[in-house]
Amino acid sequence: MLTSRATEDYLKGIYGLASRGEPVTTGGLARSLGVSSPSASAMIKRLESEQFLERPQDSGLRLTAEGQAAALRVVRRHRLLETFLARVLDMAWDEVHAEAELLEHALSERLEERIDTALGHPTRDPHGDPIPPRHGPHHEDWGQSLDLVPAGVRFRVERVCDRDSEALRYLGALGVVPGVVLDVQEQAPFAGPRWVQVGGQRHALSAQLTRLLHGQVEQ
Amino acid sequence: MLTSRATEDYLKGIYGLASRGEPVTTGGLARSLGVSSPSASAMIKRLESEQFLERPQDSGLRLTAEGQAAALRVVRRHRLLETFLARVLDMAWDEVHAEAELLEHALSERLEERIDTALGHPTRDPHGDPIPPRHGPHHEDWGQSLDLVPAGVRFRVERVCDRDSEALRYLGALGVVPGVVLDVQEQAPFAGPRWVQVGGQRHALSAQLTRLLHGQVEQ
DNA sequence: ATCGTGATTTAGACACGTCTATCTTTTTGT
DNA sequence: ACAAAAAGATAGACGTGTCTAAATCACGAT
Repeated sequence: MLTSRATEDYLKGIYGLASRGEPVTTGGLARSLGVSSPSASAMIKRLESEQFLERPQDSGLRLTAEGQAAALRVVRRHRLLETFLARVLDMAWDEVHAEAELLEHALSERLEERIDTALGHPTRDPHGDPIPPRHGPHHEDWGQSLDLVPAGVRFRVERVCDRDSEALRYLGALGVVPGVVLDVQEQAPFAGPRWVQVGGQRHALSAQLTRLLHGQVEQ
Repeated sequence: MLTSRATEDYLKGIYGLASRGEPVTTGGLARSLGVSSPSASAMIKRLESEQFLERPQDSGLRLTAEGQAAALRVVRRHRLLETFLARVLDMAWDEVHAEAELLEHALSERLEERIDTALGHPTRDPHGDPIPPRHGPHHEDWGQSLDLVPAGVRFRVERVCDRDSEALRYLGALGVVPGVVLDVQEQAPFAGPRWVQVGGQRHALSAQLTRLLHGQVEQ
């Protein structure tokens, strides 16, 4: 039950990989956390011995129920904090991720509840990521990634990956935020940019950007 | 310049002792931080080697200018957070200390500034403790302790020690908060309680409580 | 079947911060 | 002035989390 800062980071990292459908491997985890493979390997062993992680025969790594719950507690704190910082302290959506990353490990349950209440029990953070409830089930519905959507449809942006704050700033300036509906147009030849129309403006989005956008095709 | 959590706690502890006029000793510091003497001894050595602390010949320990600045940064964050939690999240004044203790180590400079601005650059936290400015000099004016004040005077409460949250809750219920003026009355015999009048009510305060109250004699 | 490549683990070291048990030094009381 | 007591420092160990370098494992291709 005593989850250190590092433990929480690893659990969150594992949850993140799994929720995006990526395989959870030692190397992948190490890369996503910015540590060496041996470090990840050692921590994985610790997490296994603490029953947070299991290794079903030959299918990589999986969080146990306890591990999943612990990871969701961290994710909940992270996303609540992002929402709080954006709404109450007027922080830009490209800044809140880094701040929440620091604060999430220092948030008491009491303060978490206060924030949740003050915000009226929000269900999405500023990037559209769903906030896990304190109790009960949680789904990470990613919808479709924009880079897999055909031309000619309308696309409702639901989530924008919060990792790359540069990209967030750019997309925000373009008005591409959760809730917005894009007209998806042609893709320029030779793996060129994807044209979209939003708010009367036409923009060319590189694949690097369209991969960050998730949502639903409308109609 | 890389101040770990423990380093910050020690610096704050040293600053706290010194500001209350208590001698800064290995044992006293260990007691005030809840660690063993050898732990404090080891950390003191580290702080000396990092130029945060010096040992003038035979006069205990003293923060260097750099150590003082680092300690004040932590104290500033702590008191800003207390103020923020009380004002924005309606936390009771007996709860904010413990929360700020956790958060103060995870507050970026950017967020510190946001909070300071959002609060309109407050100068006192909910317990009346002065908030160090980001730049420039800082004074911890403690005024007088109520347990040294004679009967028959009016006493303006300026600061209430935030360590004992039980005591804070009790004093708050009595209306004894910074800014309030007490009529100081007689002390009951044999080191008995001190009688004070506030808001038309007479209350008997034990020495344990009057020691927590600092302020100015009026008129 | 084995060779090479890439992923993973082991080995060994280090930094930080803590502890208990044991000196050593300083202060204090008589 | 000297013994007792208190305070402080050292020694040695442990836990956590990190690293690099080396060994091992797994697996596809020849």
